[in-house]
Amino acid sequence: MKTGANTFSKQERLCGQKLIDRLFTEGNRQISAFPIRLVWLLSDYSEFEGVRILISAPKRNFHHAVDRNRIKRQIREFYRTSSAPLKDAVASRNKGLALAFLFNDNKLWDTEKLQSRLQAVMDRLTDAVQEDVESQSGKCQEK
RNA sequence: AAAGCUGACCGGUCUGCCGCUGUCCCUUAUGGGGCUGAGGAAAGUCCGGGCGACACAGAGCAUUCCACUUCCUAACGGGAAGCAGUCGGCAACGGCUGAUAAACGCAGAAGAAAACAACCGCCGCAAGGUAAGGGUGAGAAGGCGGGGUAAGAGCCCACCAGGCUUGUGGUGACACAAGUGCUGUGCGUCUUGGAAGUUGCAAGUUCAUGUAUACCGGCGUCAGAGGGCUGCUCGCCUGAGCCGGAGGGUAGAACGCGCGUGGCUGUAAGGCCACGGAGCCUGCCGGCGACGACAGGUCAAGAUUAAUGGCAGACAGGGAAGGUACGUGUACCGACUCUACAGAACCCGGCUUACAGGUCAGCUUUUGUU
RNA sequence: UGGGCUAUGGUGUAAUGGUAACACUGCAGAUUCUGGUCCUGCCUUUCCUGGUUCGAGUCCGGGUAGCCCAG
Repeated sequence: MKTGANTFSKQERLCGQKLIDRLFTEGNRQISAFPIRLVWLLSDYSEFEGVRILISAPKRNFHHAVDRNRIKRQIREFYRTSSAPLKDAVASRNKGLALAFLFNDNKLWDTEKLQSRLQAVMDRLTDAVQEDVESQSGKCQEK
């Protein structure tokens, strides 16, 4: 991995209505820390590689496109700079991860405050991914 | 100088590191480099047009929209310059309204009465005459004064407001002059002139994947269901399926989608040849063919879970407590603080709304100096 | 992105341009030994803002908020 630690390309975005529907119906595991809520879904490596994310800012709370873009950019910038541990955790276990960032407040946040909250959520998610994989492998061994 | 009015315009710049969209190149399981990348409103979606798809024999009726004049425009409910009225402002100027005095309908409460009139009153012996008075209202027989009269009335006269006729000026809305007793207010209907097929790029075209019209109900196959023309009626066209319930599949990709065309400015505008060429005709070969002049500069994003960013620093432009200098209202310095509204999604022309701050031009009022 | 609709007491709905109405809820009072029923009263800048009109909930501009539809 060269400069890939801080990239965010088309490959890492979650698209396609099928996949998004699956994420919100099957993958109802949530981690939330106001104002951010995560919805995520682990799947087999064959379906898609690595981590794919989607960022949502509700039109109900932000009527202007400028504000919605601002939130998306804040989150995206955070993910770009500090998602390496998560990616390693997922990639090392041959899984794919679909992930949705939902912004849930009705006013804009400062970048610093938002980043600290995001960091907390990401740490919890990384731990959860590791535990999940280990428990599943344990089940396999039992069988 | 201060306050204001009108019109036009700008609305940050640079550096470093990391990153994104599109595209090209080099390497090629990867990566590197070049170029490129939001607005005056991209917004609201309030109008108009292009473009696409579907539809389009015709007649009558209805519906909706527009409405002072002239010009601009592809078109518009847009713009420019005017006309009349009205409101705001000392003024510069700005806002709003504007086809139709025939005919018909309506006008709550208040008020005698909302218009052929009636009632009280006034005059008169009476028959009857009478819109001067009735103070309510947005509106009361055009207003006000004089004459006149039994009392009154455009019944008559002067002035004023409006209408009509004639003349003059203006492309025209109108203006001015003369004549004419023609005259209540508001809204609507009606009338006059003009316009309107439907739907919108999630339009639409192509490809890929995949599936079942299983089942139930209703109507119908020339005495004709259903569909289309259009909102309705007629009429015309089409002619075996159609409608409702309930179900099955897909929801991916490409084109549409943006450097060769369009408009702008200037010059020239006569012919011939060559080339390009929307479209039309045809079974094919092929034929016809509007239009296209030159130069200059301008414009140039094309995503599709949706790019145009993040961090740091410097500069620039305001505002400013306060400080320094001297001729006491000017220079210089200045901690601190501010830098808006807002993000393309098929493309244009307007309108409307949001907007820190700034620039230029013209004009108005007040004050001061010469 | 494009297209469409709505806004009236706390809630659900009415109202031809002419006094904002009805039902339920809530609150206060009255009745009762107490509570319920019953009775009386109260709670509205008709989403905001300009215009037309003598007079707008209604008609016409502009804005705000909410909702719906689509290949």
